[in-house]
Amino acid sequence: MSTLNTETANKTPKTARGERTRRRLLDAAEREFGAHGFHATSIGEITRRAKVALGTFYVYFDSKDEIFRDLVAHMSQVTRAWIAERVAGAANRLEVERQGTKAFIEFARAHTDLYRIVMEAQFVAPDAYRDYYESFAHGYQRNLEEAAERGEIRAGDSEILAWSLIGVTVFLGMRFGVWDQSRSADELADEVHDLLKNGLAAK
Amino acid sequence: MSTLNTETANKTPKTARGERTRRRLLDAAEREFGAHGFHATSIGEITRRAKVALGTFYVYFDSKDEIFRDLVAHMSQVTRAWIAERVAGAANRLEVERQGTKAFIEFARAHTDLYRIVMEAQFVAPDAYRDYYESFAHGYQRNLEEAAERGEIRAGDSEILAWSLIGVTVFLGMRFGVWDQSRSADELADEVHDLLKNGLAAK
Amino acid sequence: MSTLNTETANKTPKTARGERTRRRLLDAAEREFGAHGFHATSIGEITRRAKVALGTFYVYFDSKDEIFRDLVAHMSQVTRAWIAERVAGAANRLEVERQGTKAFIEFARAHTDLYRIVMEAQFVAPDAYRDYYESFAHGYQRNLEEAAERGEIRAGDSEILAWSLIGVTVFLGMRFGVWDQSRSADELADEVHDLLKNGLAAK
Amino acid sequence: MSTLNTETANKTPKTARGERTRRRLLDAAEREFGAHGFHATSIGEITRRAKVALGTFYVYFDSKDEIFRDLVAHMSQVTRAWIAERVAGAANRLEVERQGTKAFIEFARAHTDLYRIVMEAQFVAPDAYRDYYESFAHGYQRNLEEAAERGEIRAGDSEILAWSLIGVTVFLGMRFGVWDQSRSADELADEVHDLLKNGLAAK
DNA sequence: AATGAATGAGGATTCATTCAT
DNA sequence: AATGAATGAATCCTCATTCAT
Repeated sequence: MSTLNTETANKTPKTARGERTRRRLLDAAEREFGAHGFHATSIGEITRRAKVALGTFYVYFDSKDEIFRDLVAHMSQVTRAWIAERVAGAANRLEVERQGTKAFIEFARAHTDLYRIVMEAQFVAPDAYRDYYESFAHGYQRNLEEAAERGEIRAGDSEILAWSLIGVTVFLGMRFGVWDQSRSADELADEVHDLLKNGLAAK
Repeated sequence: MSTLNTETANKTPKTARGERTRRRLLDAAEREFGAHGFHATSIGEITRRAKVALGTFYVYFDSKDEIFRDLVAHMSQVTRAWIAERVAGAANRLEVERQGTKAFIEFARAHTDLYRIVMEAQFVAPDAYRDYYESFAHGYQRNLEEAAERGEIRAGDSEILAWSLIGVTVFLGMRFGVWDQSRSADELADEVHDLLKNGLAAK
Repeated sequence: MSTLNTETANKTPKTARGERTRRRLLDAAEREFGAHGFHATSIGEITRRAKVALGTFYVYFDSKDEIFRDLVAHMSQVTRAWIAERVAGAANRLEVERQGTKAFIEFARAHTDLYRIVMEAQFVAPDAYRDYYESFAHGYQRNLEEAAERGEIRAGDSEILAWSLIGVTVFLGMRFGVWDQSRSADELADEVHDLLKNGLAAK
Repeated sequence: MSTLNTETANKTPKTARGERTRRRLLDAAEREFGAHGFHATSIGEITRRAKVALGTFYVYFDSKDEIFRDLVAHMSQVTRAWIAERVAGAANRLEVERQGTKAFIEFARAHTDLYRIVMEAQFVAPDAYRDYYESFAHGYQRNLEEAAERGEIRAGDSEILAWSLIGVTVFLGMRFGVWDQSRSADELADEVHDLLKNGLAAK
């Protein structure tokens, strides 16, 4: 009967105070979701940590799902920025890979929370998860193609390669970034670099 | 908190009928968890699909968690068996990798449910998840070391390599096995084989 | 993905004990809804009065709405039965009207709760409300037509007449049955009888 | 509990702008209450439709209940005026009834919202509802008595008659004004007129 | 006069688990 | 072995209302 109003529920803060509150909720949610996971975290825990009343949550977010998605989307930017910054200035593609791997491991270590959230997105917000990795993969793929054109790497199926390399990074990030830190980021990055440089075959 | 089998709570079926019921519950759980995920699946849905009464569930399992763990453990065997079977008779390590990759992709396609369950174990039963991948990784690592000794592949940090290669396989399985099937398993396996054989560097 | 199971949630009691519990809930709901109205009644109040746990409610009903609808439907039968019983044996249509009016007033007095519930159905379950009155009206209409054929009353637009007479009864029931009881049921029935017998025109 | 206007809480607008805002709120409330009912309407929806901020509501009304009551009271005047205007000049009481019925049906059709609000008042503001109908009935009753004295209609229990006739009108308004419009207002008014003129008995 | 941020009590519903039969 | 009734803690979300600006 009245689905016309698209902007019916505008939850965007209109004042600086509101902006601050919203950010506090986002921060609290990141910590709680990161520490206990989506399902074990209640809205009450988030608002308690954010030091606002329960109802305040719903002033800024439609649902528990929504804040989670916001977090995932936000994470996408943060991860990218972190890596881009640390990869800038690499001499060639293989160097980019080395430094990118290192940066990612470091990121996983510095932001265990975010890491967990992205992983869990797979089950909480599958579409957001796919978006996250697909946009990541697209960029990766294009970079590989350009590097091949520049002659820095050999040609190959860039799509498959991109997903393979993402897999490498994510698993190393999980195993040696989040689970334990028995290996240095450099060590890991060097090994990956070797793999890409020489393959695995006996020479 | 206590996973010890106390003598009072022996839930192992004692009759063939009981055995059958237990299996039906396991099957139903696999389908439901696989389709809707752990949290979105209720015991009631499992028993309904298994066509037994609600209370019957607790005749065979202590908790929702337990059946999930059983499933993950079960999966471990199934996956291994599937791959081992398809890898047997490969001429050398690189061939093993090629065929293993292919087998894994095929497995992911044939058992989307199981695949999801393992992924979700990360959040539902983190220890079971670690066990799953670590025992996987250990075997992998040993195989790589042996292959290196046999001179089939170059030497390297086998632990890091093992996790890297698992990452490749898992991500390809997710992307091209579960999400969509735009690529043939052979195509994927060949590309991975190329990567391991030649690396990525321009020759 | 699975909307096939129509009977997915079968809430029908399967034992005598269950049957008894369900009835207790229905009774409690009738009293609470009748006394405080739909919105002012919480499920907790219903279960408290029924002396069962909160969750038990959902063993037998899908929602607060559903039990309300069940009540309305149930009421339809009860009202009919009450009136039919008291109208049986009336000599002709005008007598039926007299005794029906009387019976209805008495019903309203004896079952203030039910009366309220039907009224409120208009807002809580509009479709159930329409069903209630429409099936009532259909029967009424047919009766009028038959009476006309038998020559007991004059011909007229039976649909309009049926709704008019229902209106008379309902309003008298509200005003002199529920609000106060300053008039005897006989008095009211006689006045209605006069109206139908003679109209309102000066002779 | 206290409906007295205390000097501290005077919510009457003091400026033309204020007057306009108040009216906008009233209009919005009428529409929302009419469309979704009292309980399903939130203050936020009212203010959104009125295009004012949430807090503004409480500048003009003490509570959700209050605006509803205001609406009911307002309705009382509107309905009366509507009918009075259309009944003026009727030759005698039976003609008044005919034209009054017609006017009421037309009113119900033209103001479906208002109609619903009055009905719902029964549950939201029972006293306002009683007031509404009782003052209506009083006037009606007096008119009937005067008509009887003038010899336009036969004598009878004017109170019972008044409520009966209100019942007729309200139900016809609901059935043929609000639910559907399968009958013309004239048709309905004529049938009622016949009933009052001749009764229902076979001649 | 008007705004919109903040509150927190309140209520419906879910669901893993227990237990008597 | 199997059943299904019963439990009640847990949690999400709504919304009337208040208040500082």
